[in-house]
Amino acid sequence: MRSRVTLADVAKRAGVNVSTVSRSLNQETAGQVSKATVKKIRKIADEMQYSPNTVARGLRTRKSMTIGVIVPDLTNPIFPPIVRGVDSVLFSRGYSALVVNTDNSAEIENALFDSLMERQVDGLIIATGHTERSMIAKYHNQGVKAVLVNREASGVPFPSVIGDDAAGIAAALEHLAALGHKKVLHLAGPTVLSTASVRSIAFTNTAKRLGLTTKIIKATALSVSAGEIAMNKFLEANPKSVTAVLAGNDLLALGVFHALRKHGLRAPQDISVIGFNNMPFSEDFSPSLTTVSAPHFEMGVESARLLINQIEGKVTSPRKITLPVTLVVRESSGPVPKR
Amino acid sequence: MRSRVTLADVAKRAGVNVSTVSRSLNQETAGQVSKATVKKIRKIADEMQYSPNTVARGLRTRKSMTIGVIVPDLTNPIFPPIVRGVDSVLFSRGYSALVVNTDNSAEIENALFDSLMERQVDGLIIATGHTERSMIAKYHNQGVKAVLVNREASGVPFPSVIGDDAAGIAAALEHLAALGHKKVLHLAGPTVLSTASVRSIAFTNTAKRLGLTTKIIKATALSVSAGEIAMNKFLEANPKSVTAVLAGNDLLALGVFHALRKHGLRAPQDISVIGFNNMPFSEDFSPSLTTVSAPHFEMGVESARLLINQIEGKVTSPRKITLPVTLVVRESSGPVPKR
DNA sequence: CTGAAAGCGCTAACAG
DNA sequence: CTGTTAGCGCTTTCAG
Repeated sequence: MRSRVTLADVAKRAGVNVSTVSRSLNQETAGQVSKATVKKIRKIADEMQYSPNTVARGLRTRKSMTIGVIVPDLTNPIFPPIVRGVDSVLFSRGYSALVVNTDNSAEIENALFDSLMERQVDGLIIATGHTERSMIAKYHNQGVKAVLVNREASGVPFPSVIGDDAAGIAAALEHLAALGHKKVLHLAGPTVLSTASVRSIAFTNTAKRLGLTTKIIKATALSVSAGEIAMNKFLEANPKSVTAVLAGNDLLALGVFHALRKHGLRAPQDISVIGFNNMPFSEDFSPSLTTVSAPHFEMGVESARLLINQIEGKVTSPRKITLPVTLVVRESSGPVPKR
Repeated sequence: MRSRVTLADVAKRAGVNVSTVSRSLNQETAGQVSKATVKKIRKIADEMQYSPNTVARGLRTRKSMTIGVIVPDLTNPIFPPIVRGVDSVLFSRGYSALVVNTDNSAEIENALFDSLMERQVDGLIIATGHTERSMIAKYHNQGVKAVLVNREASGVPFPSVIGDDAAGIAAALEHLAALGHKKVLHLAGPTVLSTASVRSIAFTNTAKRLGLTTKIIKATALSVSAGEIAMNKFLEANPKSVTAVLAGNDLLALGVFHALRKHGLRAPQDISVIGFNNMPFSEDFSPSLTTVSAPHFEMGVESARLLINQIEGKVTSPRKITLPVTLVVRESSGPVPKR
């Protein structure tokens, strides 16, 4: 803890009361002080290298200027862009972010929530799809301001920012249909994750509309290894029963690649593969991955804006922001194989 | 800001003084209170859902229990593991991390440093190689506790945690030499970055020891695009003058892949490529990348330990921790092409 | 326009 | 073992 020089030090040197220094240094209250003294005090404060103590100010104003950002796992590559988007607006408004990882554990999430509250965060940005109703209720009961990002939030008392998953899934399936695919597998994430269930439902609806024959399998997590395990099992049980697979996200799609390789199959020659998120480096995979690009940075930006508006009592913001997604066609999807 | 129920509330309800409540609730001071009252007070505090206000405590104790973590860019995939390593030990010791991104700008780093100081962080973990001497001096002059991670720190007044870059480079070059390569290119990062210059020096030394003919070119940043640009330029000027390239990190190696593709060359058939870091998904690139694996999570762990020891005045920790690295051989490196 | 005083919630002497 | 007192550094009435 630094804070070598305090308001009192500056006040003494300037021969005025601390309150005058406080008023002079704060933008909003500087008008209450004569221009001359403001100028003089600012000069002295500069010379003394005064820098305010945010902690002390927060105690008094009941605003920590700190936001809690709850993510499942920062090493999942979709979260760094979200966090940076959040950060970019927070920083410009004078806030800082306390980023915590839940590893999809409700227990950990609870502990982290308590820790963030003890630190008096002014609000929460919640990027954990796993969050259960009960936890959301807990947040709300404590009067916390929060915004949900990258998770569906119907019937929940917080605004949310999401990508248009349904449109993304539709675009992916239409792309496959246009390539001649009739039998498509959906490798879904665990349904406790809201994005997984939204995408799964969209898959079923769109496939029906397009007249596709479908199979759905579930991975136990949104990870490469879970995707690989699920796809291996599928390939052993149902070889060659589909010509394309739409994965719930890019990590699962990568797991599919691994499973295909293990079974001597190639994408797209044997099976087309499509992911979701357009995570960093998905263009460098082997083959490069066709996927649905979601605007993660912008999602972070919008969620932070929503939260700050809420905190600072600005005009009522929208309850839900849906950002457009786009299909990025690369090597992993191709025409249905001729047999 | 929550903090619905305060120490005073609990004290009133328990019919004791706030200080007794404070002592009872704090592990270290609970011994000063009779077991009976401790038990009673804890029960009441529980019932009232008391939760301490870290901000108020920090003001009094001059410890914010908050650490600033300064990284260049969280979307560079080596940093999330470091941050999670840091976080894992911080959290278990009751600290939280304020993570900030400098985007390699000294100006931004300065502003962020001030912001962190105003927030009264108890210490800093600095992962920005770019940090200039002057900034380090500034940190030190302000009496800040800090640890440097993933950057060389000779002649600097802070402990540091690094990977054994020299050994990694040596292992990579020995691997290439064993495959028959005689002419090797080093695609270095900008020398203002300490890791880049360390690796560059190690490259020169080891190559000399192994009797290799070398060329060195520099990328303007440790990024895919900078690597691609530099490698394109090299290939246009000196086609087929080397049979292998050792990149300063995996992102540069990826840039090399792009440049090779553009010039109709393949790795490893035409040129072998080796990266550094073993960043996530480097095994899924096309081809999978031979690279030096650095223990980023552990580096985060060790740096956090060092910092906390420093803060809590524990036994004098080592000034420098060097963690071992290992060469991971994958598809991108192979025998020297026969012509 | 400026000063005095109070107090945010907590811990740490100092007494008893 | 417990209560009293005094602030940490800051903002905000309330006077004047």
